[in-house]
Amino acid sequence: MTNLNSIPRQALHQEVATRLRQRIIEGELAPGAKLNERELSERLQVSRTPLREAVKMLAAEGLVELLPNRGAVVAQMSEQDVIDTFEVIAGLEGMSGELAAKRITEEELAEIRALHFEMLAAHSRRDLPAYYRLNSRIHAQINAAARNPVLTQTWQTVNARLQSLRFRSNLDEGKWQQAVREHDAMVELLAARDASGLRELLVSHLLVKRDAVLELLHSGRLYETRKEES
Amino acid sequence: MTNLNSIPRQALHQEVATRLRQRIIEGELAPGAKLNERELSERLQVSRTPLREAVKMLAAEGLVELLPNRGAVVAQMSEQDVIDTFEVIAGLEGMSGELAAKRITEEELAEIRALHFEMLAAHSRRDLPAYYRLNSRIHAQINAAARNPVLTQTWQTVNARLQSLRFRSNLDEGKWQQAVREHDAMVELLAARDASGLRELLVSHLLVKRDAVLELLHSGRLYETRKEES
DNA sequence: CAAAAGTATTTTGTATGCAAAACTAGGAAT
DNA sequence: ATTCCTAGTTTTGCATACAAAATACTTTTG
Repeated sequence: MTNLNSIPRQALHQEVATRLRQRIIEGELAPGAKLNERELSERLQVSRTPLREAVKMLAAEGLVELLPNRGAVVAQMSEQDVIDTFEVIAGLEGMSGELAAKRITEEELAEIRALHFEMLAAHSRRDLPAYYRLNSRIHAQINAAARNPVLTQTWQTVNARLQSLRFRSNLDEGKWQQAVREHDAMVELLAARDASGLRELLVSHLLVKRDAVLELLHSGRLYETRKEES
Repeated sequence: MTNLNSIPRQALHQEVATRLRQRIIEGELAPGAKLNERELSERLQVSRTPLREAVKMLAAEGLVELLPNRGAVVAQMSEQDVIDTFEVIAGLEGMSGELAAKRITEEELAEIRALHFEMLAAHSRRDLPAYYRLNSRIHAQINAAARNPVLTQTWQTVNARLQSLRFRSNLDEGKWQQAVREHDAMVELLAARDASGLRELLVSHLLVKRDAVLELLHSGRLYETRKEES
């Protein structure tokens, strides 16, 4: 008889990895922050062993950097890193769009349309957090419609590295309106099953987003962006 | 003065990860094979701790699968997984080609041309191992010419999952000649800096490769490809 | 006082120990 | 014989212990 009482919680190292990932993505653990093992293991109430295993996983995902004999720090992206990462994301989203246009069902399209309208509502209210949330969900749905779990996993991994930047980024009214117009076009291209059109739109859409983030990095000085030399 | 970090060997978990990755990629550790901690730690002369850390990294890379309370096994790909993975690789190589066509220098082009001729020599001699080696190097060089380390890293990670299949795959003369012709065209498109042309060629080139591997999977029955149910 | 040197403390990296879960195998009951 | 149970063994997962490296601190010396 299998136990029904306790929810078979997943392994501790997975749990810890999930929580750390969350905190990095949300920016609570800022880029460059040192991951002190003793401190974190006390905070999370686990021993150092599963904690270290989790950190190694995050390192493989590119979210933290391992410094030999000096522990781990939250990965810090140089401006060039941001440019490169957006370039890859743009390509991956382009792929998603191209495949989604070929494979999307009417139900999925209807759901994306619905999310799109909700997003328009958020824009109308100038509710940036809601807008971002819906925006993320739309992109995730397009990705899902591509029906390629490997693509989804790859996209999520690369995306995670940028999330903390995106969460903080701001939009001037002009950029915001452009983004909304591009989203309009996305829905139309999806409905028309225009694979290459959607691919191109998504690529340029992401490059616009990249420029917005870069602008923020330049002016806002969110945090240090220099990587230490090898 | 920074140390030339040559002799001070890298951390054990990195070392172990490298060696296990190697053995998985080369097929020495076959898909589905169980990674017994005691056995491996004895074989590699390390304790279980760094071994487990290495395994967690490989899991994050998608090379091994973690089974809760039952250890880790070398990742096994279903036929659908192979299809999906090749689809992603095709997109990533397409990206590489597109960017490489825009950014490649004459020196890099000359090197690729040289490798291409060496590959023609290997084809002429029907030396399949040498052909594959050179083929890999050409694709890696194109990727490098794209000048995007994030793209390179992503590509390598996804590629690693397929390497063991590719190493074993065979080519009938027709497919081989087609591949060689496509490689000819690649060099020409690179020389002409035809970004979108090269992208499209690389995508279709990879899809041909995919079909070759799938054929092998069907007929050859290399090893079991079914994933166990959850 | 500043720089250097030496010492103490912290932190990381690896090994080992221990408990719980998963296998194995040998019967007992049907 | 097949299924079920149970005791013994193995294996995994986590915690802890110990050694080496790095950092912080103090003292010494110019």
